[in-house]
Amino acid sequence: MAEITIKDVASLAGVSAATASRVLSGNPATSPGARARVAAAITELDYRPNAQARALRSTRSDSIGLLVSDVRNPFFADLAHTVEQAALSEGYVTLLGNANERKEQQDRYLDTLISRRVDGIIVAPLGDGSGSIASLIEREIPTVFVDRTVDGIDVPSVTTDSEAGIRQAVEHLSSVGHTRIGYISGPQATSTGRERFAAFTSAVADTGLSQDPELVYFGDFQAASGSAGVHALLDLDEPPTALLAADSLMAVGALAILHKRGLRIGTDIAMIAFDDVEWFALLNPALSVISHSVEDMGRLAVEMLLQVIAGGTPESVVLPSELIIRASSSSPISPSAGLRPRKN
Amino acid sequence: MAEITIKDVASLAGVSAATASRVLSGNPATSPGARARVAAAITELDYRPNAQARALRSTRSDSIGLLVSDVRNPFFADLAHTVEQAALSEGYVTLLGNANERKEQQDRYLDTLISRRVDGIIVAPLGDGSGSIASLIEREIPTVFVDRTVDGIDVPSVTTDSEAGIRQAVEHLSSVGHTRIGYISGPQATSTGRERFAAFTSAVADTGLSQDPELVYFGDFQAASGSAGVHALLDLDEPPTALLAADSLMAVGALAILHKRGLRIGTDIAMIAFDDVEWFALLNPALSVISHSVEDMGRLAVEMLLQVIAGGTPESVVLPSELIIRASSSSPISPSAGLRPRKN
DNA sequence: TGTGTTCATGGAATCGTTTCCATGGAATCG
DNA sequence: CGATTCCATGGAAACGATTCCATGAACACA
Repeated sequence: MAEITIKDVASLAGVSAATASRVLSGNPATSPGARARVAAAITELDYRPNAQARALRSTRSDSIGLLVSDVRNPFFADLAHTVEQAALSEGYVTLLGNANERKEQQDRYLDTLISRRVDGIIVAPLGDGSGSIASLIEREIPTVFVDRTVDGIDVPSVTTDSEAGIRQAVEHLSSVGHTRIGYISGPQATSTGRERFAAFTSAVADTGLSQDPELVYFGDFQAASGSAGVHALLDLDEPPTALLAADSLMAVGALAILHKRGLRIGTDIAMIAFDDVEWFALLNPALSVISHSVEDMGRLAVEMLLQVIAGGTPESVVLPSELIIRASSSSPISPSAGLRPRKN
Repeated sequence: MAEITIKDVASLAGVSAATASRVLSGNPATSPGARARVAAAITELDYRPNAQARALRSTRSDSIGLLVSDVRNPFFADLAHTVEQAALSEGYVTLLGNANERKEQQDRYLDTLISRRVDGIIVAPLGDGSGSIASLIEREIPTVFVDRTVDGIDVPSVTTDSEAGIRQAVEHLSSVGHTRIGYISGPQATSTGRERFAAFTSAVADTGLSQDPELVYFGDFQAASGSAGVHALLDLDEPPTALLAADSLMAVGALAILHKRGLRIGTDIAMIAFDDVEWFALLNPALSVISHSVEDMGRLAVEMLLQVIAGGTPESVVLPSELIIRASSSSPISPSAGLRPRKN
């Protein structure tokens, strides 16, 4: 019951707490004899140093915070895994938070992370620079943004160049004959939502496709909004013949509704999703995607965070994205496409 | 730069640190005047209490550890999300660890969690009761097992009754004419791996299907082993006409290879997976699954952990599993099934 | 007015470490 | 052999909060 402290170890080993501490931290100013006896006492008592006390005294907690919108999103699950493993190999544990795309949850979690005195924070931020993000900066807490950025906040980041992938996707769809592409957008409160929407808009304009504003549905990066988006877009008087979803979750929601409405993907309607997910290739027809490397993103984020913790100011990194064409978008536009099934 | 402590708050408010602390913790022995001035000082200084110091003195850290095998597994991602949200709503933050189905990683993480003095641990355990699991018990650290158990370790748990679902699956496959079912098993180092394997074995025997030991491939719950399993099973002299995978990740790996080998799922070979995943229903043909409720599991685990922390000893819970039949397994056995494609 | 009670408050101890500083014995050097 | 350096060691302070205990002001009651 009673906590075993370093004093217990020290007295069993016949040394002072100071010496025991030195042995524990590998301080060279210790005799071999003391080292041996302390080591023996530690295993004998199964002593585990109290990380709280250690953190209090040494002002480092050997923990980092990771705040994403939702680990159920395969993209963030991958990221969480990579970050956690990379951090662990450097001796840090990871506190995971889900903001669920809600600013108040993000702020709440950031507050907790600040209170816990984590050594650094990796966050896929949401909203503007107000609220707890500002506290982070003001307190000079080492922070790295992943996937997203915040306007006006100067923090190292690892992001994806969505522009290139989106442009390739639009041009590809245009090349197989589509002129009305429906876009299921991410929320404009996120930088990725804005950037991808802007990329879509400009690519559509440059390619000479329809710029009908009704062809854009604003979702929230969660599956349900993808479903709602498909309903909205297909119920237009002139529905699109191809769909582009700004993340994998909305794509899943969209696919479910396409199935339910009896539309054959790749034949009746083309579909492309942002974010690659292993099993998208297993769908029949396989889903075309805009792919980017989550592993690189996670690894780099941890690397950069460690640099910031060490006092450096690493350069932000922008990773490439690229279109991977699969069966869901490669057939030429079907003659029946564009007709509303209910009218058949 | 300099940390803002409770003393700064106290002196700005013109009270002692003791009084400031009382205001902070809502202790009634404080005057309205003091409360107001302390509150003002807190916002003025943007003071955040140091959770480390607080934890040191009060011996509770308001954090729990969650150790799963891999958050990239949708089942554990769901679980992580549910647990994190449930814990947060009770004022706890969640430390997430990935053991990657490796005992040494599990032990390493448990050690860290013990050192951090988390208030409780939720773990999907691996292996026997040796190593750090034993330390957990000995130190009486509140622990709840999820999904899996460990023989001989008496800890409250939330698990699934795999038996029922597996039996339904085997009977269903038998009813549509299959006699040789290939089983891609989980590792025998996990209770779920063992339990599901045992359920399969006995169901096959009871139904009078082939008990050929070659029809079982032992994987490790990760995607790659599902792929390897399909190769091994299809290369048998008498390959199975139906496959049952013990988790979703191995099912994904299996599906990928089935595709690659040109086998039509539901026609050339039937397939059923343990664990429901939203998008399994989106596959074409949709995948039959054995489903169980992850939300219930996560919610109950947190609930039970809080009870243990409060000194209680909650009863273990076993959740039901059930077969959901979709197109991947519902067609009668095809005449060509069972033939090795390469021999055609 | 004196005694007793209530109650907000401050001082000081405490949690388990790390780390600064002083000490004293051994070793080295001239 | 005396003086100097080296180095392992222990005592004590510090980290930032909480909490026990004592204090003294305010108030009530007889």
